[in-house]
Amino acid sequence: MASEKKYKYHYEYPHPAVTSDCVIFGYDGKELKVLLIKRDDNSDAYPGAWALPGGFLRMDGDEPDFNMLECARRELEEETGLKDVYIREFGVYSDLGRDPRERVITVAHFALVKIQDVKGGSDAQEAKWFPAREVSQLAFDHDRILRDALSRLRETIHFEPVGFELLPEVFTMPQLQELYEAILEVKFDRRNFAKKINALEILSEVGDRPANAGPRTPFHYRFNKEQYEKMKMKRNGFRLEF
Amino acid sequence: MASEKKYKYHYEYPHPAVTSDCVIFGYDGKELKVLLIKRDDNSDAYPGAWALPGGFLRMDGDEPDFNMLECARRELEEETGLKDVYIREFGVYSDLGRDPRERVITVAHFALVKIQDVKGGSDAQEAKWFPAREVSQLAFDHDRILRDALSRLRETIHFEPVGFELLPEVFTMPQLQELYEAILEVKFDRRNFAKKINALEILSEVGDRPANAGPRTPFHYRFNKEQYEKMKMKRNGFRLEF
DNA sequence: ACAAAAGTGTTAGGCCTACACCCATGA
DNA sequence: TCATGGGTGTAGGCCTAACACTTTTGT
Repeated sequence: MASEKKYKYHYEYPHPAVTSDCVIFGYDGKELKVLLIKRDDNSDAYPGAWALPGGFLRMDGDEPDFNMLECARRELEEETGLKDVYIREFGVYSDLGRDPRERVITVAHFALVKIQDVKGGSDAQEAKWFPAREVSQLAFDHDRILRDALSRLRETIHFEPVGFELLPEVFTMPQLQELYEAILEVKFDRRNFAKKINALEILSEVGDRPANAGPRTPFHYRFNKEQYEKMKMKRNGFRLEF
Repeated sequence: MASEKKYKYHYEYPHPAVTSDCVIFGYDGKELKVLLIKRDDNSDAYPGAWALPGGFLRMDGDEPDFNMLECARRELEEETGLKDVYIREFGVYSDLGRDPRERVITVAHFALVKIQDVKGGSDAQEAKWFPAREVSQLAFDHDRILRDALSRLRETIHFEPVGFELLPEVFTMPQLQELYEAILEVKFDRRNFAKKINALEILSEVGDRPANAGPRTPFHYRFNKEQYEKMKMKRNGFRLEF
């Protein structure tokens, strides 16, 4: 049969397909968002459903993916146009039958992006931001992957200064607090929160204080990475208790 | 060619081989140990080198692995004869070229076993316990996987009562302390350590107190799982600060 | 009886929480 | 000038770290 010719990769033992999927989080100032893509209406699996962006490990061609993280980064850039963003592997999803077509092992990553910077991907697929905690009915086992990502993000925030990845370069203390409250689903005392953050000594005050809207304009801050590294060294580690 | 017949699995796109590897930790009362296996002297890759036990995802046959964790459990049982032990995925290793023969994606797990319970595997391979922090020159990128596992174990101990997995059913407070010191590479004050552990209320005292060796015989304890679950619920979560 | 190992209690300081007041700005 | 939102300071309680004494047992 001529159609057999397309199966040109041969192995002695069965091999699964391997993908990197990305849970891309953003924050619009109100709630945590996740970027999803709509699957093709003619797909053999979950046609028309919303799904986490992801793609197969590229093994041949001019630029094979060096590892699963690079694969995820490539996917992320295709969807958002962004490079050099925070991204991290957090789990492997490999249950038999999770993809009806063939056995697929998925390495899940979560990424934190400044939502304002996202222009729109090079990919033709329809992509859209959804409230991260409200989506359901995603394709495959992506509901579970998303839940796990949210849970991992909540943990990570205690050990890495990841909040700033979701905010604009310059932000205010109330903004930061609202973000933390959105991620952790709790409310903080305004004064204690500021005290705790300031005690970390990882923010720089930004001089300009635009006088425009609101009763009183809050200070502007910027995350100071050098200072963070210095403090991390000094206290050997980073920890933020809530 | 007749030899082509052995490559009987065909795919439209290239697929990597996928394995689960296990970092199996044990504790002999003195130091943290890791179980390694010696590779075949005739292997095409790293012949005769010591390596982490691991195996390919089983996809065909009567009992395919349901997922990577089951694959790791199967491997673990083959090496140690043990079922129902603590095991957890902690990372994916996928760098191009990490296996010289073909592209291999490895899902790494770490397991905690009571070293006294390990009889010896059903596998014919030579297996041996090594001091976990001293081994090097392992096959593939297993040096790095082991380092990462040690680091993950250190983190995990703050959020899960994993120490007991490495000790005999019945143990003493000094034993527990020495284990924690071995894992975290620090020294604790005896009194504060006992106080902190007791405050968790997850141990049961065991009546028998054998009078044999040593100046004074310490109390015997047992990890009380029901009590742990109760306390975890009550305090929503488990945390052990050091 | 003495040395070694293990159980127990007390105190001081630091960190977190709760809470109140003052200030700046736009309406 | 008033309401709204934001910056700052202080007191109390809890938790943790530092530390000393007593008890048991084998020699």
